[in-house]
Amino acid sequence: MDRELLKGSTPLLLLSLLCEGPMYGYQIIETVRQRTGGTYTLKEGALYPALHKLEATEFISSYWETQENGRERRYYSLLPAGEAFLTAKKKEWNQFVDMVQAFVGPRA
Amino acid sequence: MDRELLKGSTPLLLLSLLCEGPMYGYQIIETVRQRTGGTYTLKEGALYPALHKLEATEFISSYWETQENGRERRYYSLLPAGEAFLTAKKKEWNQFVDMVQAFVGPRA
DNA sequence: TGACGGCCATCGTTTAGCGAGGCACATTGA
DNA sequence: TCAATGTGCCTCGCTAAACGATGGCCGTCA
Repeated sequence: MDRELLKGSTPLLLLSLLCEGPMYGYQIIETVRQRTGGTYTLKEGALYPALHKLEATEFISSYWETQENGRERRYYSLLPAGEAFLTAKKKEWNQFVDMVQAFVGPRA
Repeated sequence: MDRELLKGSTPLLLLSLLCEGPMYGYQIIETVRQRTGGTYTLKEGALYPALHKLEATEFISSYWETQENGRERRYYSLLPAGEAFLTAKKKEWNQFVDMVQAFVGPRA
């Protein structure tokens, strides 16, 4: 998968995932890998900065949770503002796809 | 339109357009603006470097043509290698859309 | 003659993702 | 017992695309 195409789609992906419930970083990476059958591996260097930015803009929030074995995980969850933002992003995404499709032509 | 989403889609757009026949820069910009109803204005700072790169990799070629009024235009046309590349890019594009769609969910 | 539009192009900045690396701790198994 | 592997967080320097600004040239038309 061309890395350039992916640019800008990360927030949309993250917000969409978190819309299903709180998740932690490592889990997000694994989920993406599994759901795409390994086609797309979200990189840590892309994930964490994106997550932190989303948190800084208050679209998501985070909390630490201690597992039974004593280790910690940082969970992220969608905030109401993030939900609204996701809705807008989805709309934008659809417009974008339509736009490109208009030039590329319908799917073979 | 979020500029980040656009990243990486420019070569696909250009190749698709040139697949319809040779075009010159200014014409490409106008065509995109018109077809998208003004939603998307391809910027010169994005277009020309992209065109030059495509030419450097021999996916397209260019030639100058003199108009009746004596002025010149630089036309770009798709080469066979570019056609093959376009086919691959289209496939990649479809995969990309499917991938995102899988997370975002079907269109509302 | 001067404004506008067609037409080419480059340059510095911003920004996202990448690859590599680092740190910490639990589990597993030779 | 100790090394390897896996879980889990993170940052840093680099690359590369798009942006906005700018610049130049020349025809046309008021």
